[in-house]
Amino acid sequence: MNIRFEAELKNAVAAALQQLFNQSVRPESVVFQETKREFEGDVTLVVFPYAKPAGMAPEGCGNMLGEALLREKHLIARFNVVKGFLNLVIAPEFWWRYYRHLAHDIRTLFDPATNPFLSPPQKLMVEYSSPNTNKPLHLGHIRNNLLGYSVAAVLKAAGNDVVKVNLVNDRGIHICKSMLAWKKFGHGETPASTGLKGDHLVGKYYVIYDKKFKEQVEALVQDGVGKEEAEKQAPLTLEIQDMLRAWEAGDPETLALWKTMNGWVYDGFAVTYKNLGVDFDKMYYESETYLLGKKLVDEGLEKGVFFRKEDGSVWVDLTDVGLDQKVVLRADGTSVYITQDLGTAQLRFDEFAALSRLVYVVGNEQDYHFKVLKEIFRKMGRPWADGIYHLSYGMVDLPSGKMKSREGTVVDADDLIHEIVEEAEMATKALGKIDDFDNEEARQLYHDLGLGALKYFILKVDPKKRMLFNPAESIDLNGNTGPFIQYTYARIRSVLRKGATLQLNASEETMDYTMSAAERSLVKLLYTYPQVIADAANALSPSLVAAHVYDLAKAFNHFYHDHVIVDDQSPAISAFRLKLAGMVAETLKEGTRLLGINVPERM
RNA sequence: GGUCCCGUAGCUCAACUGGAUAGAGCAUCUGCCUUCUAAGCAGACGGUUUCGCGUUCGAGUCGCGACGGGAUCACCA
Repeated sequence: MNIRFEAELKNAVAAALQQLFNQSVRPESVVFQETKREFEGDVTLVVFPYAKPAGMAPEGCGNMLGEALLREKHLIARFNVVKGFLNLVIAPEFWWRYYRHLAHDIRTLFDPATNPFLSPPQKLMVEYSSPNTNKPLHLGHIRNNLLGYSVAAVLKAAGNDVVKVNLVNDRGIHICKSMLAWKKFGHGETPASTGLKGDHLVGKYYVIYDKKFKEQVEALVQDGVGKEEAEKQAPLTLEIQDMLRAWEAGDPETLALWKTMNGWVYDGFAVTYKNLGVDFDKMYYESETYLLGKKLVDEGLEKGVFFRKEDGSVWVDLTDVGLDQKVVLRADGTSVYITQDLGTAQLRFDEFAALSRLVYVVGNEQDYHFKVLKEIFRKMGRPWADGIYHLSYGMVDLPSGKMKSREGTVVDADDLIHEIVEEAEMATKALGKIDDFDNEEARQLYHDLGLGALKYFILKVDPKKRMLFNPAESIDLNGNTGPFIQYTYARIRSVLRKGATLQLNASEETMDYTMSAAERSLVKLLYTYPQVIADAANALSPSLVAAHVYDLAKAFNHFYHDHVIVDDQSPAISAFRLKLAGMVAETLKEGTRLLGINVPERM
């Protein structure tokens, strides 16, 4: 007998439709929805689509279907019809059977092999983070990193083989700006000499470059030079171009400086990544990949996908698919951004055989770019072109609007992490529940809680949507938040510790007992978990996991409020409730793990 | 201007391929800690889903239009 009812119930509906109304529908096409809270039932069948061809009123149709399904005695206990909605009450024995199944080993709930909703496993790559090495990470990067990490975790939980990669933008004119400014105005400063985090030190010189450059332009404009011309003539413009040329020519002194300063940045990033809890299986550096792609340009020319203009530049014409003409190689033969991306995509599909999907976690400001990238590969006849997927997430706005570095409204990643952890510390100390923790334990807890709050806050929002972050109000620790879920976990662990003193054993679980509504709803939420994982993997949306984990925590607290779990007067019921609570805890832990959130034993 | 995305309670967000009386949290107000963690629970208040027309048995969801917001249209990355 199947441990899940979906397939059986769908078959039963299809059979009943055939028998009652001579309608043939495929069982897979039958869909149930969760019954609304105000009606009795577990699942609901919308009968409108079947009533019409049957030439019946929806109510009558619903009643006839209900009667027919009632014959599945072991599955359906009773039903009711409201308008065109057939609400089915799943038999209590079913929930008991499912509970026992999970109680035997809760890990099966998280095992892709036993999840019937998943599509076949694939080899996937997720690219995320992809920072520039000229300034520290900010709030926008935080959303990117948290999303990329979580999406990869969800895809893995859905049974896929996932490679996490990071493509570091470590070269180019913008990198040279920090280098040049440091060289000219840095007086040999280092992270060690200043106590500054490496990425912040380099970012400081990026800002200095910009400032000095503007001063030079302004001076020229005062002398009557036009603005555009002034920008071209500015001494820094000439110097920076020299530096880029020197870098590309392999000038030892320039390369040495580049390595040193990038090293500082990587040390800084490593700290931020560690704090965020994100990691990568493979790093790509643009300094190593920026020359790739030129071969593809040649190939495209041969195939007639690209064409060369008189000045020597190479273009692709995408007007037939509603896009424009785009440059893929400059007149001087050097690469543009998309040339590199063509190269790295090809490289990855070459390196990882059987890679069926390459997911780019990149902001929606690059929607157009990725349309072009994908379309070029289509035109070049790459069979994997459709596997290129741009996970386009919305920008993070501040109450004042978009973050603007020039206006100093950028929310720095390290600052934000520091503040939220500090806030978690204050809230925890105010409650005074962990006074016996040593320093290290306490520090770890504050970190987990602060990051739990931050991660949940960001990941609960649908990736596609832009979101608003208000630094002044910061992040709540109550209500629909990470710490709420962490709290629920810690609360369960606490009950389990108490329960352990009772020395119950599982055989005392009873079947005579009728589950309360709250208990049944917990079992049902566990039952739904595999479906949620499948949905989240399909949609590449951790927010679905976040929502479910929240529902589960909420339902547990409701249950907790009006049930006594550990009661030495009724060992059988205690055993059942402890087991159930334990399963909820494990599911909270697993779900939050997919969001990159740690749950504490105590808080 | 062309193309694309978005508009849901005062605020931040939900609502699976169109389904029932659009749900949570925050904020405001009420109750509940000498019993397993009150970062909790229960309740109240709060909506013409920006507006209009259309398709449908049924529209926050689909189509058209208006209004409002954003992104993008570089031999930048």
